[in-house]
Amino acid sequence: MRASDKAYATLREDIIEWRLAPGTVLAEVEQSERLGVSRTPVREALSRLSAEGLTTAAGGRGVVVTDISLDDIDEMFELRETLEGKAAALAAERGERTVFEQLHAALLRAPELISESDPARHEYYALVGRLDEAIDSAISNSYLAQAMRSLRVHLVRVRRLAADDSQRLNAAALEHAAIAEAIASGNAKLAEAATTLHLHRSLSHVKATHSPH
Amino acid sequence: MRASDKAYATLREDIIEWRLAPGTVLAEVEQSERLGVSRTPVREALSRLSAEGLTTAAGGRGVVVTDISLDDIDEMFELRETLEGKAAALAAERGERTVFEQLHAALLRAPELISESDPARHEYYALVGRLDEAIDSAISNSYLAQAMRSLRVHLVRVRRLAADDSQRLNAAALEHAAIAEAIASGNAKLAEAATTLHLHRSLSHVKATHSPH
DNA sequence: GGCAAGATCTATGTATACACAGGCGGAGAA
DNA sequence: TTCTCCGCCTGTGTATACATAGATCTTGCC
Repeated sequence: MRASDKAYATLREDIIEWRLAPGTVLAEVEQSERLGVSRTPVREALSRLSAEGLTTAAGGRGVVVTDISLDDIDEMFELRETLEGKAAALAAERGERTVFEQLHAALLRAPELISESDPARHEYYALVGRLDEAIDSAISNSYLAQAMRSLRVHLVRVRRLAADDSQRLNAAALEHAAIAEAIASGNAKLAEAATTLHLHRSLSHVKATHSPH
Repeated sequence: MRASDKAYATLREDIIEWRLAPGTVLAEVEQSERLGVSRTPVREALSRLSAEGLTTAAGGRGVVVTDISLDDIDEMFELRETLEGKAAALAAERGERTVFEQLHAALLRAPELISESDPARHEYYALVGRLDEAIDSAISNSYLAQAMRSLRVHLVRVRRLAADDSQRLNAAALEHAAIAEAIASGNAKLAEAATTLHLHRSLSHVKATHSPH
């Protein structure tokens, strides 16, 4: 693994997991010492992070970790609804039925994954990730897929901000199952509607459980 | 101006204007000599271009200029319709009426700009650019605006591919005027419809006038 | 004669030295 | 005592030397 990849992965993880608080200044020398690599790969990592929007270049004084405000969350979900709604509709038109039927079945069994004593809910989020990937691949549109991927980075940060109570996760799993079912049935309108519903519930939950800064 | 900015701007322009053909390998040393800067700023420039999708890292063999296929154009317009349709609707709801009334009036006078003997149609494209900026600013959604900006880079490349005949430009100006008018009237549905119409016409024109590779 | 393996070469990946700019602190004068 | 100016110092911006990996070409063997 290249040193710049390692630096990028570490910093990205630290930001997403909120170990690096918004506003934190990431100086090149400081980070290069912390990560045990030289300034060059750190520079590249910081440049990639800034391109993604996780950090912002603060003219002359290094880069700082980007903040997420309540308004940002509203904006993100507004874009997310647009992109994922369209994606679900396209997936219903173009996707392979069997793939989404299997995901639907797996999502109905999701409560088993959530009730287990896995605090990070790794298996559950991996399953939801598989649904995302299946949609990405079904839509046959790399530009749309790319736009959703860029947005997801920020959404993971928001997810970490919200409470992962099992009640909400069980409900969310059912909503995801509904999306998968609608796509499997080939009904574009229904898939879009199921996505809209899920996103509105998610946003409400985030805003209800957390009162950011 | 920083050397890396200069390298980035030059390479970006060369790619967009098709002076660097798709598939061209951009070696770091070669470009650093051509641009008169060292490898470090060239690396940063290439990394930024790859993040935008104008170049692709070709494992071990430098970066190559990205190609645009007919399928790519379809995909780009599919995403564009989703994003700009939503943006037009939001602008109608949230924008300031007077701004778009002025743009509407200016766009109705666009034929004057096009008939002049300006082969690059600078003034016309600047006016359309002002409409884009007005929408970006009216929607009050930086994530959506960012997604549209990333896409526009690629769209400019496509525009250069298509024939800029004045007949199409005059029609496009009227379509843009209709969008501005709909936004000014505050009618979200109408603004979205006008955008959809314009994009379909644009896509048809691109596909009709050009038979890429 | 063809295929495979190794050496060489060329390109990127990394480290580091140097240049330079912007900010902060201290000192001097009003 | 306060304001201003100068110098230092810390940070990024750039250049370059060195490490390393992958590809290609050559040579030897089958």
